Amino acid sequence: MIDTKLLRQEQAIKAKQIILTDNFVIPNLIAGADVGFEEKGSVTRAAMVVMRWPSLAIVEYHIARIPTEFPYIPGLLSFREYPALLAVWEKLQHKPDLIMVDGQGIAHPRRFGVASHLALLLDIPTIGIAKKRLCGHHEALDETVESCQPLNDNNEQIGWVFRSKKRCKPLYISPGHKISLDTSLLWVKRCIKGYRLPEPTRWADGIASNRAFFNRMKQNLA
DNA sequence: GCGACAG
DNA sequence: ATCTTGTCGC
Repeated sequence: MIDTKLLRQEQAIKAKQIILTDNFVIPNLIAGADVGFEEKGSVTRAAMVVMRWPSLAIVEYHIARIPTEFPYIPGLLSFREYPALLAVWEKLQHKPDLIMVDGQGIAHPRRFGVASHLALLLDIPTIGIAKKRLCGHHEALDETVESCQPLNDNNEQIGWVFRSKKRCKPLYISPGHKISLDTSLLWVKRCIKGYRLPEPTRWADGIASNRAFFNRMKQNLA
């Protein structure tokens, strides 16, 4: 069986290596990463899209499918998703300077969400962009677009709750590694183009889910 | 003991 | 995450 106790200790130890200062100024390439499951969860599918900044034109995208070997356990999500993420990463011909990951960065009980774990494995700056809260608390947000509140946990800020679009649930943004809280929010804002999700994550999600709209767009770019 | 709980 | 059509609201 899985030794959750040991894995949590591992997270706490690796979290000490996380750097929350900026390691870059302006990225040339920004990637979006998303993970999903198929065949009733037996197959893990990861997608990555690399976009050029500031045009946000798609440079390349890939999908990797591997057998799932770890269950979903709140707080231990990265152990379930990182193998597939490393698999897609290998397919990239252009390595990005920054990756926006679907999930939490340091907004995690032990400050080690999937975005942080991936960043440490790849040694690339990442930002965690989650659609739901895992931990932490915050003041209520107004309905206004751009409305933002710090996400705190145990007297420390671990991220931001940001309303990227009107009448939409807010995003939970937190640095993964090698980027600060402020810069994380800044780049997410810069990549919001009228939709709830920032372009990198939005495209990674769309390409992975194989939706009609995205398939048409891919053809237009081919 | 009772909730909360990324994807 | 995933299973799934139409439908209510701006």
